[in-house]
Amino acid sequence: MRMTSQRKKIIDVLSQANIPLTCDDIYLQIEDDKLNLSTVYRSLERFYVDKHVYKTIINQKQYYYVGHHHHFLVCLGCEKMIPVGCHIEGKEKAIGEPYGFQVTHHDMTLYGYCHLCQTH
Amino acid sequence: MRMTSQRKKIIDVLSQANIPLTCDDIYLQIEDDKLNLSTVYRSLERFYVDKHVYKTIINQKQYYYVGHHHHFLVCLGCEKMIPVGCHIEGKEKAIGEPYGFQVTHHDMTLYGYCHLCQTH
DNA sequence: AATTTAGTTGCAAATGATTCGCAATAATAA
DNA sequence: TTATTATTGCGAATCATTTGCAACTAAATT
Repeated sequence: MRMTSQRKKIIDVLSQANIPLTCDDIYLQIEDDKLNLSTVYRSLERFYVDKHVYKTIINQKQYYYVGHHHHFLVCLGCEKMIPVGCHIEGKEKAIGEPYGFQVTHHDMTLYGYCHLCQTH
Repeated sequence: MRMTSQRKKIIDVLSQANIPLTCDDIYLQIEDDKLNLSTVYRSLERFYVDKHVYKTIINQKQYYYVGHHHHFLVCLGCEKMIPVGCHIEGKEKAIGEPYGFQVTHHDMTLYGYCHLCQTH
């Protein structure tokens, strides 16, 4: 994989963030030159396939993040995202086993109301 | 909520199915008259809000199903979906609690390879 | 039963996220 | 330094889903 200037910037922005980001989020944070949104999509998908980043679907959109596999509490009021550990990781294989199904990964998101958005 | 002929057909198709269906799946199964796809979308969302059906996101698409809340093993080879029980339901509240976050629901999907698709 | 009225539908168009084809460009190998 | 091949920019296409609005119809009211 070629480490282009675009890819450096993309992975840099994502590494700096402490919340998961969409391709568009990252695209908007790199305004300095004429980077294309398609490039962001393609690069992140490539990083994902090569296991350099994680991906999760929230509100039907793809979010990427770095570090370790985890999930998010997503507030229905303000859309805030709070990272939480994974409670399924160890059970993945056991869940598939009765069906002869080999689980490779999973995706989960918890929705609800954050501290501030509960009062209404 | 008005029980129209369209809604009767929609809920009927979904109740008959033993796998989750997209709006388009349901739309295609009701060819007999000029039912509109928008109607299927609107009706199922309404059923969902009124808690008559469940919804889950698989491969970035909305699927609906009836019965009780559960999840699916989704084969990356043949796209088969196998229903599996929920292992998070009891823990939802506990996961949000440390953050003062009130979890209302969650969505999860397990991906991998089914019995038949493992050999390659 | 006839009329009202408010929820629902069909249609067509808009949206939003994501993907794709292809020629131009640039990283790495030779 | 040149050649090779992955990557990019651009625009257009795609796919799922949503929306505005006038026409329709189920249910409530008279």
